[in-house]
Amino acid sequence: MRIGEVAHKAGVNVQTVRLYERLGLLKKPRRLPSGYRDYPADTARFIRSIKRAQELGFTLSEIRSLIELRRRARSATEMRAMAEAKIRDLDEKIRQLQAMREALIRGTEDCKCADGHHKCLIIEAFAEDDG
Amino acid sequence: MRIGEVAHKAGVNVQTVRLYERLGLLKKPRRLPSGYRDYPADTARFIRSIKRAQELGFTLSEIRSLIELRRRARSATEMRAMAEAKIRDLDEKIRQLQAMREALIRGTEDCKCADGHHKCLIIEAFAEDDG
DNA sequence: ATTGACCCTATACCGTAGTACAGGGTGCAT
DNA sequence: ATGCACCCTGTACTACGGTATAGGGTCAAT
Repeated sequence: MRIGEVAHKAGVNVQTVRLYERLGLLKKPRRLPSGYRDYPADTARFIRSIKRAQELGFTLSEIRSLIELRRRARSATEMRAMAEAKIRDLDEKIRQLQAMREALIRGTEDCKCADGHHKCLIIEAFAEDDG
Repeated sequence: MRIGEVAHKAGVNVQTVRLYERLGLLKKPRRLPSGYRDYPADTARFIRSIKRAQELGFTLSEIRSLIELRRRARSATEMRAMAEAKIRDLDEKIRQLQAMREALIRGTEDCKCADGHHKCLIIEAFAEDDG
């Protein structure tokens, strides 16, 4: 399968496929006599897995680590550890966003005042107490 | 207060302060006869507020909007409306992060198997069923 | 008067994740 | 044999949020 078909099936740009190869996410495929890349059938699906992992908040470099773990057939434990670290990252981000949301809500509540009254300042609501 | 002191107190680089000025996050400060920037005392605190908002997932451009909202708010009503839009943004961000978290947890649950057993691979868990 | 810390502008560079384009080669149909 | 879609490499460009460097000026202490 040539790169155009792979890219189309994976829903990405041809350059993106070459980029992933350069970044070590995709193995270098064999080449046709013309020099064209010739991919196995499952490459498009593999790229979609990469995109999905990316949507889950993994960077390409983290995804490369996951792929290497799998390729070198290390342990499921290690992969689980990475996923669990990501979950902790997400928990912290969610926690902070919720804190921000509370701060904004407090900010708008302070804003329940007449027009032209500018004491209810949103940015200041973000400031830490020890400011 | 000169830029070095502001940067130090805010915990950022001097170039970062100048960058924020260029991006419209900080007002252009008045200048000393030497041409040096001369900041009011609260600038360091203001920059820390920016960093805090940034940690909470706002881009510099969103933060600029929040600051403008505060600075140019003609009415408290207008400020409230913009803040409420930001709260909706936050709700959506939180929702997406929670969805990621759920997906990751499903991925690790599939991994509850012995080491060396390679069917429970995070990357594969991300693949869509229609792969 | 010179050192050294600080400041100025302008420009280039870093990583991340692509996207675009130049300048060429391949392959197939008409 | 000509056109066209596709492929190749290499380079440059985008946005983001900085960081570094070049080449100068300022200022206080020695």
